[in-house]
Amino acid sequence: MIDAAGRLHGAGLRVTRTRLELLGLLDDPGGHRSADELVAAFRSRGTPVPRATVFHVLGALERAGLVLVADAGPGRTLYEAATRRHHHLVCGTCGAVVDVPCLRGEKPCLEPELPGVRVDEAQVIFRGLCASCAAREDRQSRVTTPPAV
Amino acid sequence: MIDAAGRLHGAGLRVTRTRLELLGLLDDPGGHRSADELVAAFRSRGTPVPRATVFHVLGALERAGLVLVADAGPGRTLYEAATRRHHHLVCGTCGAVVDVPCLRGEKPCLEPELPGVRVDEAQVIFRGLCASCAAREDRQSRVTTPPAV
DNA sequence: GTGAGTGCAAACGATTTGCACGGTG
DNA sequence: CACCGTGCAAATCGTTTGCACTCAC
Repeated sequence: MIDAAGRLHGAGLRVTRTRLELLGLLDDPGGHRSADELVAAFRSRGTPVPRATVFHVLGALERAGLVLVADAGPGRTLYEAATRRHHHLVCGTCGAVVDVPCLRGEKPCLEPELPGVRVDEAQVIFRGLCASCAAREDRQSRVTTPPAV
Repeated sequence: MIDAAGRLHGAGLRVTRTRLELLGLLDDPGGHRSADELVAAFRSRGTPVPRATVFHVLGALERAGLVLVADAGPGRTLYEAATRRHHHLVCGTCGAVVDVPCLRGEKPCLEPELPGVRVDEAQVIFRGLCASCAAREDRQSRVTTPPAV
């Protein structure tokens, strides 16, 4: 992966501390962050950045195609580096958002059976249970109630 | 389809004018409506209903499983009758939201290649062009510029 | 008659906007 | 040194909440 400064430069954007750090945060494992998490991350690094600025920067980076906005439900807007094509699973128990690799390369479930429309992109939100919650629930259901219909 | 009053009754909810009309609106062709459209529709029918009440009612109907909430992006929360399982295509040109029948029955793209997780549901947002915008663009690109990369 | 449903007003959180200052190119 | 990017303050949007009134049951 090309480094953050290079990506900014390549997009014709000025290279600034705020943008570099933000891209760095989004490159980190986990990948997606909410605006809140980004604000918190900046603060805990000792370089606080006001909310509005985070949105300013995210907006600029999104317009430049360096950042993707993923909508995982109300109050769950996620921002992530535009590097990997994937989807999200939202855990109904713990609320965690897990990256889900895209099954069919770039275009999952593409080509809906609709004549005439053009599909450029598909964004999938899976609702269910993350691995740890699924395991916990599985364990419990075995000793308590049989699986419901 | 069972009528609105019956659905309310079946869900153990009281049958009121507001709920009947709201269900009626969501049953109409097109199916999905934004909160704004619902408020406008009530007003244009001569029976205005305050915003907050629309949300009250939508909340109750959603909890009862009579209404589904579909998130087609920021500022595009849609409400629809919980009758048909389908997805949505958001037209990038005119902003229209088109229902997309689910290709593989109830569960499109299910079973992501992640060990351990459990998937209950998948919601797909297609981004692209609706039929009329796609046709228009197709026509234009033929006489003006060749398709861009 | 009683509790669920409605309507109003006001709060709320996330995001956006406008403008003055400072730093990048 | 010109302009883009940042930071602050305040506005805005969609949605939620609390409470008094009313109507379905």
